[in-house]
Amino acid sequence: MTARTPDSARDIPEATVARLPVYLRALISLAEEGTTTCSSEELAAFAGVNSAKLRKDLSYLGSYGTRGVGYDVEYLRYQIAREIGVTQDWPVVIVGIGNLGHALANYSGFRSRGFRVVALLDADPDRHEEVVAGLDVRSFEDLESIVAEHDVSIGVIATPAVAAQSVADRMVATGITSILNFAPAVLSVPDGVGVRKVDLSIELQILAYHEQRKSIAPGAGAVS
Amino acid sequence: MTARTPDSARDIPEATVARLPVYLRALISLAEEGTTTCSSEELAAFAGVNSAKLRKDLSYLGSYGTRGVGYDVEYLRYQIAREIGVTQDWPVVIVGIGNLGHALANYSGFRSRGFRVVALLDADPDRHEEVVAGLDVRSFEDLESIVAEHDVSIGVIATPAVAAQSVADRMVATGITSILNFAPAVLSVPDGVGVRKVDLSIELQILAYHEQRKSIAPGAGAVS
DNA sequence: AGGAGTTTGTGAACGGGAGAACAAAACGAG
DNA sequence: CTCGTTTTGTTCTCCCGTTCACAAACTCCT
Ligand SMILES: NC(=O)c1ccc[n+]([C@@H]2O[C@H](COP(=O)([O-])OP(=O)(O)OC[C@H]3O[C@@H](n4cnc5c(N)ncnc54)[C@H](O)[C@@H]3O)[C@@H](O)[C@H]2O)c1
Ligand SMILES: NC(=O)c1ccc[n+]([C@@H]2O[C@H](COP(=O)([O-])OP(=O)(O)OC[C@H]3O[C@@H](n4cnc5c(N)ncnc54)[C@H](O)[C@@H]3O)[C@@H](O)[C@H]2O)c1
Repeated sequence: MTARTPDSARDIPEATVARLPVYLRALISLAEEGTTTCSSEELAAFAGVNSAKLRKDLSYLGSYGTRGVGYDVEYLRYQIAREIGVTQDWPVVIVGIGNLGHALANYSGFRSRGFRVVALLDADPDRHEEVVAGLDVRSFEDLESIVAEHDVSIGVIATPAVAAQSVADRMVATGITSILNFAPAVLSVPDGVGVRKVDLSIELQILAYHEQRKSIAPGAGAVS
Repeated sequence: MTARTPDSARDIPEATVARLPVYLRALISLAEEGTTTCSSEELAAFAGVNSAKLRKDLSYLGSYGTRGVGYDVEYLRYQIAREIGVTQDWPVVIVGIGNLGHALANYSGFRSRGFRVVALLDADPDRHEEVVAGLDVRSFEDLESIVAEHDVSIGVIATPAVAAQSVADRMVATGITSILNFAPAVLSVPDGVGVRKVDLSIELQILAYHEQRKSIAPGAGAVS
């Protein structure tokens, strides 16, 4: 029987980590509509998951519920936000201010979810005259100084696929340790650097696969 | 020993389905640079996965490789495209032509990956004067007729979260059976309708979680 | 105070996916 | 034709995640 690490530094399964933001969003919705307490059943329905899974997920954080009663919405909301690390804002830089970069820069949802866009960078000098969402579009060469100035550790890549790896390399060199990549390219980064990708076309192709099966073999199941 | 279903209709694991598009992308890259044959090792490196996993994934589709030689790039590319169902274009409608909807409409990558945007819809009448990427922005009321005319089965939701469920309901009512949802909301749809979500803020929050852990407990691992 | 009714937290069973390891198959050299 | 080399396809094992089911804990009512 190994002694458990005192308080934090518990090992939360990756699958659970991916769902915590969903629970957080559900709790914020509940709080906004005035709910002060909720059961695991209610919260699970709001988050679109099984209630047993929800309870197990929350149990990794600690015992924040009350048996026979449920969870205090505001309290649990804070605990999850703290666990994720979004009680303060994370500074973020976006590289590649094209179609997608503009949309991201203009997206107001970041701010309320724990992120603050501190700079927009693009390699194309023609872009540098633009102001998007109140921020100057700056030269990619300014990356180092911006990262240093704002202590940025999260970067977003919205450049064409061919440029993605070199942008990632440059980000890593400046000290960025988490990258969100929208370009359809596999990034190679050193250990210790986190990468997540969002690939729109892949999502559509997965839907297409199931769609095709529906027409071939009627009675095929739904998509998760 | 149960007789296997003759040819297609094999049961491909969901995890494999999600990787097939990545392999397809890698094969297209290889083909573009003139490679005609590749080993599982090479292709796996290109796709960013383990070669054993790649081979197992491909084995669900059939035996398309040659032992001692490898895979024919063009042939495998076609087989995967056929399995996914992107040998012909799928008509797609996008609902909600705001920041994100504009970016999606202007994205040229869809076309080459098996999708064709046939209509852009928005509830706001002010938007209806706009032309985006060569398409008129039309009234959401036109959904039925457009879906019927083009035989659309895939819809993309890029509206605010509050509108997402009602848009989804309307889509389902018109016969759409696959939905890609960008709004931060859990959609409830009937069985047989596929839903996938892309939530930017969730991706960033997952990165933030690991980022926070790095600073608390140095030596924590990387993100998958 | 005690019992009935709720709801959490978790142990245990189960299923699916990841990776190692190897036999089977193809090819080329001699 | 035979042997050695290469690389696939598959089997086996392990691990992670999901789900069930239930004891423990709390509230409320009498
Ligand atoms: N637009 C979408 O809806 C969409 C959807 C899915 C994926 N994507 C992917 O997102 C990425 C961006 O898409 P987009 O439509 O905005 O493309 P885009 O061409 O409109 O914009 C790309 C921007 O990146 C800049 N850029 C190029 N090389 C750079 C470099 N080395 N450093 C810094 N900036 C650089 C360009 O100047 C340009 O402004 C692409 O990889 C695309 O495949 C976009
Ligand atoms: N912009 C981003 O980068 C980004 C990032 C992550 C998530 N999102 C999400 O994507 C969605 C769209 O974001 P956005 O920035 O484009 O918002 P937006 O406000 O710019 O655009 C929303 C559009 O949807 C239209 N709309 C509203 N209700 C509608 C309805 N019932 N039917 C049809 N159209 C309707 C509006 O008229 C508007 O044009 C939001 O849910 C947002 O949270 C956006």
